[in-house]
Order: sequence, then structure tokens, then C-alpha cells
Amino acid sequence: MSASTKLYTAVRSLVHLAETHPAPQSSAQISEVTGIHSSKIRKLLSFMVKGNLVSSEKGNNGGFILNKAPKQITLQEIYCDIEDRKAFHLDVSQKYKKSKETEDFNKYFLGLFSDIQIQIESKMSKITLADILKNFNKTTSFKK
Amino acid sequence: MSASTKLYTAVRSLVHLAETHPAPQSSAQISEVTGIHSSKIRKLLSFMVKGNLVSSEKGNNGGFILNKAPKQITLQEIYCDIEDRKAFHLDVSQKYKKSKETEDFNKYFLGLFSDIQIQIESKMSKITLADILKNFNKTTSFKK
DNA sequence: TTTATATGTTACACATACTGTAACAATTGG
DNA sequence: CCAATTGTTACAGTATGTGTAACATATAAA
Repeated sequence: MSASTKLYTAVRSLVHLAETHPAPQSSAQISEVTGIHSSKIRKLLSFMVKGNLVSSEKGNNGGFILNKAPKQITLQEIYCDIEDRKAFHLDVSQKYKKSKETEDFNKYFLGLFSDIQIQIESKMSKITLADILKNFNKTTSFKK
Repeated sequence: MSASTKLYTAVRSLVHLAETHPAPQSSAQISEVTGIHSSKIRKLLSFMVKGNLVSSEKGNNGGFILNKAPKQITLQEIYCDIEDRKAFHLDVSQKYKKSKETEDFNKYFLGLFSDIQIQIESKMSKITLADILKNFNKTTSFKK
């Protein structure tokens, strides 16, 4: 999955969890809402479980539960949980011996790309799950 | 090539053209400087020829020539010439019939990702080839 | 204790994309 | 005509992504 598709799917899952909180939602249920295969949902949500955005329970009547108030969940947090690789990273081939010049250019672009990455994440950190719920006229039953 | 690698290679090529202007530089010469295969250089620079950043001449003593003053070439321009796909684009699968809900979410994320894209390009539009030359203590023989 | 249901992870076949290189037509200057 | 060069196509080999299935582990309820 591309970074954007992952973020999209993650947000849709979290929106569903916010709406149905605190009833645990199985990957099968989320799959029905989002149209994504349940196995992928599980894989994606497992990252957010590790990041503590979501908790999970196995067994009968188990599933995934939102772990934080929608107001306190930013897109940036979600993004960081599910994405290992940065959107704008430098992956110049390491196969060949690099000249001094090449190394210097690498450094320059690494700096530039991390600046860009910071801007992306700063933009994302200003948008919360609550904002998205509001945008779609959805309400959350999450009680702090 | 990833977007970042393409940008990196393009800039290195343009830096070389700025330094050697107005002598045409062949893909073989640029390849020696950047360590990238000449065929890739040609492919990448052909986009910038179409975008008018660079002009090219075939035949003996031909090659690529910088077409604009380094001060007037921004990273954003280079990026747009060589990159068809946007860095942060939504490629949700179109295979399955989309629900109304899915379409609405798509629209929301398309908007968000294009906002992010604008920020990326705005950052890039503030950096010129001349800035990069200066950063590496290189001079250009480009005469306006 | 047994059964049903979930997560979390692994596996796998298939498809798609990327990579590095070669080849070659078209073009140009000498 | 010849040598050099761009611009494009081709291609084999590799890597990556995709969709799905399978299953060990865990849990709650009967």
C-alpha cells in the first residue's frame, strides 16, 4: 500500500472505531465499512496497537477499540504509527563507491528532504480525528 | 527512479551544465560526473528539454545546454518537468464499486494531499539552481 | 473443558513496477 | 561518408506490491 492509501484506510478505520466506541470492532466489521480485506485491516491496525492509538482484544466479542479521544489523535500520529519510511526520503543507490562530491550532494538533499518532511508532518499534526469526524457530520461516542 | 533520486540526479546534471555553460555536455560527460548511466541521463534530461530548461543538440560535439539563468531555475520547475506523478497522491484502488461514503472520503483526502503537495512545491520554488551552486562554492559561466 | 471467534503473523502465488543496460533510428557536423 | 550524439524502445532480471489464505495464539462464554 502506498503511504497515502495506508493513511486513508487507517483514518477510515479509526473513524469507525470513534463512531462505535467503546464496542470492540472486528477486522471483519471494519472491512465491511471500508471495503478493504480484513487481513490488511489487521495488519494496519496492529501498528496502531503498538503505537497505543488503538487497543485490541482477541477472542469472542473481541476486536479493536479506540484508545485516545479523537480530539487528541492527529493525522501525524497516525502517519508515524503506520509508516516506517518517510514520504520524501533520499534513496540514492549505495552500490557504487561515492565520490566526495556525491556525498556532499547527498547531505544537501537529505537536509532539504527532511525539511520538506517536517512541513508535511506539521500540516498533518494540525488535523485531528475529531476534525475529520466533524467534516463528515459524524459523532463519536468516545467519553474521556 | 524515485522522485527524490530523480530530482537529485537532475540537479546534479544542471549544476554541471551551469558550470560548463555554454559548452554542450554529452550524456557521457554528465554520467562521469554523477555516476549515473548515460542512458538514464538522456531520459531524464529529455524531459527538461521538453520543459525548455535545457536545450539539446544531436551530432558531433552536441549535447545538453542550460537554457535559463541559474537564478531563474527553481527546484519546483525542475521537479515539475521530470515528475509526472505527485509525491503525495491518492491511488485508492478503483477495482471495486465505490460507496458514497468511500467517494466522500476520497474527496477529502484528495484535498488534503493536494494541500500538502502545494506546500512541498512552495518550499521548492524558493530554492534556485543559483542557491545550490553557491552552497557548493561553484560558479556558473552562464551569461544572460 | 470445549467451542467459537479474534488477533497477529507468516506464507505464497501472481502481478506489477523498477533497474540497469543495450540497441538503434534519427540527426548533425565535419 | 563517418563519427558522435540524442531520444526512444526493448529486454531480461530483480524487486516490490497485492490479494488472499492459513494458522498459531489468545480469549470469552457456554
